[in-house]
Amino acid sequence: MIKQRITKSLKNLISKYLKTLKITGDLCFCIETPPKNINADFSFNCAMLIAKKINVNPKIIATEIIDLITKNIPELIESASMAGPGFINLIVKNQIFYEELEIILKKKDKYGKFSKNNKEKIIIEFVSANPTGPLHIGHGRGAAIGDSLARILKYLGYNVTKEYYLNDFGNQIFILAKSVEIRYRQLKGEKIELSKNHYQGKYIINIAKNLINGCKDFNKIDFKHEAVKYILQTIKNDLKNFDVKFDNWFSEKNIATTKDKNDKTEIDKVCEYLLLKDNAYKKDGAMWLASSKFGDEKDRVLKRSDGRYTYLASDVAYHKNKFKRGFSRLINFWGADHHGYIPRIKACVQMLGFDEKALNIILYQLVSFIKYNNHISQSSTMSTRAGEFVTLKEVLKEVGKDTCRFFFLLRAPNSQLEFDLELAKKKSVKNPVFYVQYVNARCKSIIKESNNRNNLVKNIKNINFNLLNTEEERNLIKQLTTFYDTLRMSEKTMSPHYVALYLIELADKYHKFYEKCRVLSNDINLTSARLKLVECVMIIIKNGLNLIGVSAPDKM
RNA sequence: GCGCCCAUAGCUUAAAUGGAAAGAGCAUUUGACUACGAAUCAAAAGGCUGGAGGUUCAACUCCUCUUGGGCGCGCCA
Repeated sequence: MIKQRITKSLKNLISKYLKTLKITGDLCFCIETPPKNINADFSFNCAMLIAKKINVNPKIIATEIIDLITKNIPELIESASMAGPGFINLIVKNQIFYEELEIILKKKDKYGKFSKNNKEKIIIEFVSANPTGPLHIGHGRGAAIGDSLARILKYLGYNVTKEYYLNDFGNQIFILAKSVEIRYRQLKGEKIELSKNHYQGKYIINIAKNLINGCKDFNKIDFKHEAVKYILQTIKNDLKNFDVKFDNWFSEKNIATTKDKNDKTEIDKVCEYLLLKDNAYKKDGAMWLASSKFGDEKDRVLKRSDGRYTYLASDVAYHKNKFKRGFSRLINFWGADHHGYIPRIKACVQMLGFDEKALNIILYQLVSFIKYNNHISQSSTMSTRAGEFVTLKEVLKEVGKDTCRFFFLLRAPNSQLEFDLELAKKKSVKNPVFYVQYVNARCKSIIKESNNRNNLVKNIKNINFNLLNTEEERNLIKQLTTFYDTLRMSEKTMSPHYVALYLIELADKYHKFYEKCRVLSNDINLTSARLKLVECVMIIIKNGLNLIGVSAPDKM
């Protein structure tokens, strides 16, 4: 947390400086990491901002600030210099980095964990795939991103609940049940065909076979119940193999059918509330949500003229239920095909009396896959109804959980991605995830070897980190100390891909260190300092991998 | 037709409230294992950030237009 420390000192310094210039008001500046080709630890642009305010040459301001820095905080800053149009570049004292290593060693797997008790209750809803078919790789992407963000926010001290909203009610379940029933009757020898609207996937036949093997009397079979039960089980298995665990499974059927003592469901009640507040009205025999009042392009039906509620009605009740359970921040991961749905659900949140900002909807772009027909590749989108998709299960079987999760996390949610299964299989040989995991394996090897050598270093009491003064060591240490900043970055942007990218960079710094700086040598003091550094690397690598749900094996 | 998202090296892509010379990996070429694991390292090559304007001291980033892709526009979910 070096960045925080330096920012604090600089803000003090600058605010005093602003007073001497008689500038009032807050100057919003923050320190940044300079581009890689610049030789500096941090840089900041406040000289340019001040210069603009009082209309003087930024270079004059920069010179004065540099003077202040060198005079006032020499214990933090080794040197400060001006560059380009008025940037101030800082090189931090090595001692500050060494102190951070001590903290890593002390806090171990709690390094970077936010220590203060943060009471904000967050609910993250993700995957929520309809129980009408197996999970495909698109769901896998949502699962990897959502689960990883949940882990990161938890680490940063939030009270996080992971939830799967199960659409086990409504029209699609009816169609699913019908599809299974037709397959069942086909297997029994009846001449009957599926229509286009029915689910075409082979798994439907499996469900039907299962029912026949169960030897139930046809008239006693509840096809809805059996189909959902079977599919839900496969979904749960897939998620388990993907290391995704939900705290709660929230059933739509439950919210739609459970009645209170006045014979009303939560949906009934929320619709009544909306009517009362004039945010819903009746027209053409249906009930409408006045979502256009809050920015939606038109009003939407809540209750059809035949008396059945729409999916939207369930969703309003569901979101109200989330607030009712005490969550102050709602994070929803949705596939990008749902983007049109955002205005109406944001409208609902406001109608229910909450700040629209309390609901964060993160869209991830859909995954398409490359289809190989007679060696001609062709991009195709997934459709559960048509039975065209690549399942998460088969990808997991081919490339494994670690590679699969890492693959999804290398990209920002908003980037479109084409999944080439053939390539994924090949990539398993040379893959960034192994590059990162290899760091841990190498570290472990060194520790093991040092134990074999009578470990003289164990007798050294005072570790002298000053001996770690090569370029490779400094780069490695610096990278270790930005772990916390990376987590904050992920929090701010709600995107865990920064952690994956950070780990690759850390691995890069480590492998370079490994080549240049031999850890075990005759110099006992140097050896012990480097062994401690290796220990720090293992702590951070394991921490980081754990936050994105990837394992850190000792041997590969 | 209207709306949302995307376009960066041959491929997959990164880039912090606008900041310095746009970073990686794969593939290609060339070097390095008798010392802690070569799943590694060192080096070469590869870019008018789809195109055209504009705002700014400064644009991959913001605005307008345009081209090409993805998605959405139901009393479906």
